[in-house]
This record gives sequence, structure tokens and C-alpha cells, in this order.
Amino acid sequence: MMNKIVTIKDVAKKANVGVGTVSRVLNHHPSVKEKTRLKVMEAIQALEYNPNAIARSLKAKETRSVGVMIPDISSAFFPEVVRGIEDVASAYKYHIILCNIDLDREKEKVSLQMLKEKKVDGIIFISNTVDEGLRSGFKKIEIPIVLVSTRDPANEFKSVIIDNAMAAYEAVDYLCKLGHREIAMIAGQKDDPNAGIPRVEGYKRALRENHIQVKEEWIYHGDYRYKSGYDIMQEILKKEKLPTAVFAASDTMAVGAASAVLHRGYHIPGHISIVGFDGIEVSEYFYPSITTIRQPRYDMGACGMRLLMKMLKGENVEENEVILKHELIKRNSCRAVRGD
Amino acid sequence: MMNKIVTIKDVAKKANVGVGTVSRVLNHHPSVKEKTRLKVMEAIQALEYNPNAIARSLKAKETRSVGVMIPDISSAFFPEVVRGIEDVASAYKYHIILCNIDLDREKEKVSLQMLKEKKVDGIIFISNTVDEGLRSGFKKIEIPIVLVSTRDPANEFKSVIIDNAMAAYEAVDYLCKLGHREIAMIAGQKDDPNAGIPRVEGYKRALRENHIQVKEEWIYHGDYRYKSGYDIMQEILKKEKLPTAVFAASDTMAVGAASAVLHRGYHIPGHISIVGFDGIEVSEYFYPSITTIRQPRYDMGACGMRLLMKMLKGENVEENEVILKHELIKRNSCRAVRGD
DNA sequence: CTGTTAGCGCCTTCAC
DNA sequence: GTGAAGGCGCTAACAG
Repeated sequence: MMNKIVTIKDVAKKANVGVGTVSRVLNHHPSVKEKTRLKVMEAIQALEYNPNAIARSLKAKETRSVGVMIPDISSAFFPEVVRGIEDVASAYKYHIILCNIDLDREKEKVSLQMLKEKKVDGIIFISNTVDEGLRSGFKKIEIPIVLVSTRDPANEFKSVIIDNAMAAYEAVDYLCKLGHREIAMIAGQKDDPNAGIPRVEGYKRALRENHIQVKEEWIYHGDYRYKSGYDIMQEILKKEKLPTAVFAASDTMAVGAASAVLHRGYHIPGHISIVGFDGIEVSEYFYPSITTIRQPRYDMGACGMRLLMKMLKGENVEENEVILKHELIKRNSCRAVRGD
Repeated sequence: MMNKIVTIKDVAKKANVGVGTVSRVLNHHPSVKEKTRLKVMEAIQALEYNPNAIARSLKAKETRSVGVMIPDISSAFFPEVVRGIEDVASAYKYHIILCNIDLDREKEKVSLQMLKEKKVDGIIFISNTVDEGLRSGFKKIEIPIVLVSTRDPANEFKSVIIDNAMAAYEAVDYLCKLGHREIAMIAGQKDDPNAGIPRVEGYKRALRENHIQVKEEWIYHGDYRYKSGYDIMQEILKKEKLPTAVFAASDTMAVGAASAVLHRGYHIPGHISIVGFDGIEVSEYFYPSITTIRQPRYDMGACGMRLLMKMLKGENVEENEVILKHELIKRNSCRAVRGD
């Protein structure tokens, strides 16, 4: 049920003016005599009138709402991104409609259809890869769309992202400069064009540039979650030759790996150094705190939303891909090793 | 900008029927001949028509949307609650409008006004205390409202919550039964009727029932955040006489406290045992994993939303306060101490 | 400056 | 069974 119905008409009657005048007052139209404006305002107060955004939307053909499609709000990486989006949105008097997609193409479709019917003005799509089906779905809906923390291989949509390869490079280079030469990697999925492949690339390049041979068998693939980090680390710890450092493609895996190390009775960073990726809170709260690459999650959301707002206002947006700066945060999970 | 405009009228024309008939088909009205139904469906397909939820809402006086007012989506406790809400909402074809309130009464007002104008059908209000201003705001808006993880002292609104006093009691009783007699508490704010006061009460009752004297100076007050846990623990560690166990009113503070203990060179649980509260992920991922009280966050959200749905459908809801079950999760941060 | 009117897209009587 | 018409609350164009 919607609210009690005090309409613009009631206000008009009460103030002895036409509905047009009330509308003008509401929209701060300049051409209203101060005196009548006051009369109208009074009536509005008296009747406790508030405008009906639905009716307004119907007329204006804009809803001041944007859809936010996200894998899972309860996954540690995203809440901060959403917060960034929401802050910018509410500054512009927009609201967001959250859709949890769970990396499920079917849910994606359903949500997209829903957003279409709810007539959102734009969409922010987070983290999942953009495949052919999605791309055509996006094109059909004919509203501005911004990708955050993912990119469109075909480059048809604007995106906000960090330079994953570069970030991974810096993380691993840091370990190399610390003297580590035996560095394993707990990577993401092999076929993830987003957080998977580029981070492995960065890892390899850092090794090469530091004249360390890349050993493919030291690259393990997890799913960014705690358990996979833990399990893979257990695996690593069984080997004859242990690495002196491990680079994980997510903080959650890094923490899983760290727990496995500690559980086994080794010391961090005494025996093994660890670097994570993302900069979520757990990397800071873990003991020892984990060195990591910080992704500017809040800014990614905020920047994506600002971009979308520009597009909604019809402003020209030149850049097709916004690369935000990441940051290597040095904490207590890494030590320098002596060369011998 | 809203979508391209293919309206019910276009469909009607294309199918050679009246708009009424199209509407009936859309709403699965029984009294439509199969043959015309097919004709209409065809036209819908051909034109790629999709209904305009805005227009529908205007007519129907319901938007199928609910407002969710939350302190801060980027705070660890809430995302899972929101996920629960969203899952139930989308099952009913509702969507949610997220508002971050930051425990700021002014933002609260602004958001409430916004939700009013957007004509949400109901509101879920999370975690903040319900004061007089808010209560009157809620009453004016005249739509169903459900409180989650908080309650209304005046009992005018339905709520979904756990038994905080009981949960705290169980946590501390567990420590007592393990043989601890020197148990400090890192509590929440003194005046928080929600997660503050009841948890202290539970702590005290557990001590009393285990014939342990309550020492007020062993009750410290933090703000549920990491730093306050860390700082307070440092304070505690400076004392002559150390407690053998610490009960924190949030996992985040528990982890902060644990870090301080480890940083100081003590062992957990060897020297000091720790119990947290909430059951957020960090309590599980920390090393050693932290014993805690799990709040069923997802269910709290889902249950709150189901309650709201019932109210929206006009069903009678007898219970005024739903108490969900918490759970003591025993992990590796507590040890038994020998009586002497 | 301000009142009146015609829709925005949809649903719902009310006749036929 | 189905078409036509009225109206949900609002804005914008057109007169005055």
C-alpha cells in the first residue's frame, strides 16, 4: 500500500491556486510570485504533503535509480564498493537497487529483466566477466552501463578497474627485492581474465625481471576463498623444498595460507613470508598483519557511479577505461632474507 | 532516460485488440480466449515489449519496493543481514532500496523522507536504537516497519533479534565452566540498550551464578571496533593481576584484543582465553580461531523480511518480537584452567 | 505571473 | 470475451 493520498490537487485547492502553480513551486520555478509561493508552501505544510516520486518518474521518464549488479554483497570485497556507489548516488538524489548475482548467468538475466521493468536509469555491473550474452543484454536495454572491477573484452562499455598485472608485479617484485627467490603463488582461476590471468602475469614478469626462473609447478589455482588458500598451503608445506615466500591473489586466500603455516608450527614471517591482494580488513586484523595490495574499493564504487552520473546527464565521457591507483601496503608478514 | 517506449497501446494495435485485452493477458486474467491470448503474446514478442513497473505502481499504489535502513553496509556485521533480506525480497519480486545511516539522526531523517517520496511499501530498520523522533517519523509514514537487530522500547514495532543477555551469559558461563575465575569484559557503549547493556548483564549473571565476584573495574567499554579492542587489551595487560580470560562484546574487538595479547608475546589460549560475539568471518579466520557467539545474521534479515511481507499482504502477525537462536561456537581461543 | 489541459503507461469498470 | 473510457499524481505547453 502506498501512502495516504495528499496530492498536488489538494494542495492547489487549499491554497486557492492551480495545480500548475503548485508544481512550479515544488520545482523551484523562478516565475512564481513570492506571495503565492508562500501561500502554497503553507498549504503544503498544513497538509503534510509530499510529492509522489512515482508519478513524477512516469512523467519525466527517469526514475533516479540505478541498478547495481554484484556477485554477493556478503562477500568481503564488495560492501565497501557498494558504499562508494551509494554515497555518490545519494548525493545526486539517486537510489540504488541491489542485485546479488552469485556469478550465475541465469540470475543475471532475471535481474536484468527486473531492472528493465523498474526502469532504472543506469546500471553498475561489478566483478563478473562480460560474456556475449550479457553484452547483448546490456545493449538491448539501451541505458548507460558502467563496469566496476571488471572490463569488457570488446571494449563497448566504460569500466573502472585497477591495473591487476602491475599490482601483482609490484607485490612480487617487493618480495624479490627483499631477497626472496623461492616464491610460490596461490592464484585465482586459470580462466579468469580479470583477477586470475593478469595477476599471474605480473607474478611472472616480476620473477623474470629479477632473474628468477618461473616454475609453473609453483603456481597453484584457488578460488579466492579461505579454504582454498588453506588447502593449497598445506599442499605446499608437504613439498621437499619450501618456498620462502607466497603471494596469494586474494587476502582471504592469504589468510587461509597463513593459518596453515602457523598451524604447521612455522613462523610468519620467520619461516615464510606472505603477501595478499585486495586490502580487505582481515589482512590488517590478522596476526601478524598481512602485507597486501590495496584496491581502492570505495573509490572504485564512487568513481564508477560518478562516471555513470556523467553519462546520465548526457555529458561526454572521453575515457573508456579508468585505471585507479592501487597501493602496496607493507605490514608484518614479510621479512628480508639474506642472500647466500 | 527511461527505455524506448513500446507501450501496451502499441501491442494492442499490432495484435488488433484493445489495450484492456493486452492488460488482461499480462496479468493472467482468466477470461481471455486462448486464441487472442496467443495473438497478443506474439505481438509482445515481436515488439520486445516489457511492462513499465512505474506506470503500474502509480495505478496500483504499490511499488514492490522496501527501504532498508542500515548503519553502514561496509561494516562486517551487516552485509549478510542484507543478503538475507534481499533473497527473500527478490523471491517475492520486491526490490530493496539501501540507505546507509551511519547512526546519524539527520541522515536518518533525510533517508526516511526519501523513502516516503519513493513510496516504498515497507521499511526494515537495522541496528540503531529507536528514539522518540524516529518513532514519530515511522508512525507518520504509515507503512509496515520491521526492526532487525534492535528493538523498540515502546514496543510499537515488530522486531527480530537474539537474546543478547542470554547469549552473553552462555559465553561467560562457558568460560567459568572451563575453570576461569578472572574474566574481564570488553563491552560496548554503556548506554547502548541493544548490544551494550544486555551483554554486560549476561556477563554479570554468569559470574554470580558461578559464585564469582563481579568487579566493575574489569568491565571496559569500547565501540565494537578493532582499535578499541586492541587499546583496551593493552590497558588490561598493564595491570598487576591479569585476567585468565576476556569476553568481548564483538568479534572485531575480540580480534583486536587477541592481537594485543599476541603482540605482547603472550599465547592464546595458553595465557589468556578469548571469547567474541557475532560470529563474523574474521573470528574464524584469525589464528587461533576465536570462540564466539554466532548471531544468525542471514536469518535475521530473511526473517525480518518475511515478517514484513506478511504485513504487506495484510496477514495477521501475532508475535511482536521474534527471538532467533544464537549459538556458542567453540574454537581454539579458550583453554580449561586447573582449579587450585 | 498563473489557471487549464493534455498526456506519461497502465489497470479497471462498464457497456456491448 | 473484449473494446472504450476514466483516472492514478504529476509536469509542461498553451493561453490568458
